[in-house]
Amino acid sequence: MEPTREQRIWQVVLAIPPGHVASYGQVADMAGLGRQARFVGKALGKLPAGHSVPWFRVIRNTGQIAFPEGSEAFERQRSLLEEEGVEVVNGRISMSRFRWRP
DNA sequence: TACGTGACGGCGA
DNA sequence: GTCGCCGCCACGT
Repeated sequence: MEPTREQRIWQVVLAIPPGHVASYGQVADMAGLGRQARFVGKALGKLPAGHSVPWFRVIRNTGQIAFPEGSEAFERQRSLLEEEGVEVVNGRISMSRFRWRP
């Protein structure tokens, strides 16, 4: 049974170490999807309940959280990141400091 | 089958 | 470092 694209995406996200973040494009590339960064977002939206995938470590290439600032999802992601020591300022993260480099 | 959409990225200014 | 425009392609309707 070959892993689906979504399964590979989740596998890559699971490999992101705590305290670091990766961009959608980075995950897409590492999952062998090329430039399909958009598909990564969709795949994360399809995560089944009870999963252990650290979806909150995936953000935009610009360092911004992909949700509208102030939304519930935004606050959830921000608090999860800060718990790991990732500094979020104005809904933004310094990519040069926290970007995951395998 | 065809069209619109989207948790996005790269590039130039 | 920022901002705007266009490209990308799988998926739902």
